[in-house]
Amino acid sequence: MTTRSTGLTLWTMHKLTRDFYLRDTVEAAKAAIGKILVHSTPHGIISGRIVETEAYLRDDPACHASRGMTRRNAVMFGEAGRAYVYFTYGLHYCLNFVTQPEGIAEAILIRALEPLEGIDQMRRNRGKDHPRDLCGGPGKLTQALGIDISLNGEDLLGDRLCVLDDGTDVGEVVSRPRIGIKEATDRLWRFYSAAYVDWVSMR
DNA sequence: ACATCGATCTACT
DNA sequence: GTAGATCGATGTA
Repeated sequence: MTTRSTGLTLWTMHKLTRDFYLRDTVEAAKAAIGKILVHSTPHGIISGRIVETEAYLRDDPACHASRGMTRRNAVMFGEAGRAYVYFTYGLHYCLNFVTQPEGIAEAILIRALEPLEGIDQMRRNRGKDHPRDLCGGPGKLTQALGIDISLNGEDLLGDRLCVLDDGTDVGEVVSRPRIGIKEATDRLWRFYSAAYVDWVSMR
């Protein structure tokens, strides 16, 4: 637990513990909205508030793990609270948080952030200037934060990568079908914050 | 061995 | 709205 103060405001932040990830994946995807993703890099801290997520469950055809373990998806079968990073379309990385106990391969995809710290570094990483162009998509936010395949399997309770709760209540969380998924459109497993909708992808 | 497609993004029409 | 980028996973032969 850390305490920060700015002027007259005093508040506490705590790092999410293993229990946060060790539960129902749809619940975790919804609960992750409003939390803060932090990457500690040689260029300094880069962070953002999670405003959009999606849940991927093991029995879902859209889930990478639904047809068994491969070199790519192996991290999904492991411990909860680790980062599953995969490479897609030949040029983008996507970041997930592994949920559920070992052997149950489920995860939540992080789709959008509101940029908080290290915004100038995000601009350099992205080659874009406007804050709205930095983290409004799964491939964009990994590029902005400097997250690549070297962080696949990284512990989210560690020093390089972690998720914080600063006590912010984001209010209403909207549920919709997942983006880019043809099957199971009746499963409303995409979540985003109505209050932070300007930062969400695909608007 | 070859073809297709993907939990995406950008640039251009 | 559509094409192109470009690698790994998957499906068919």
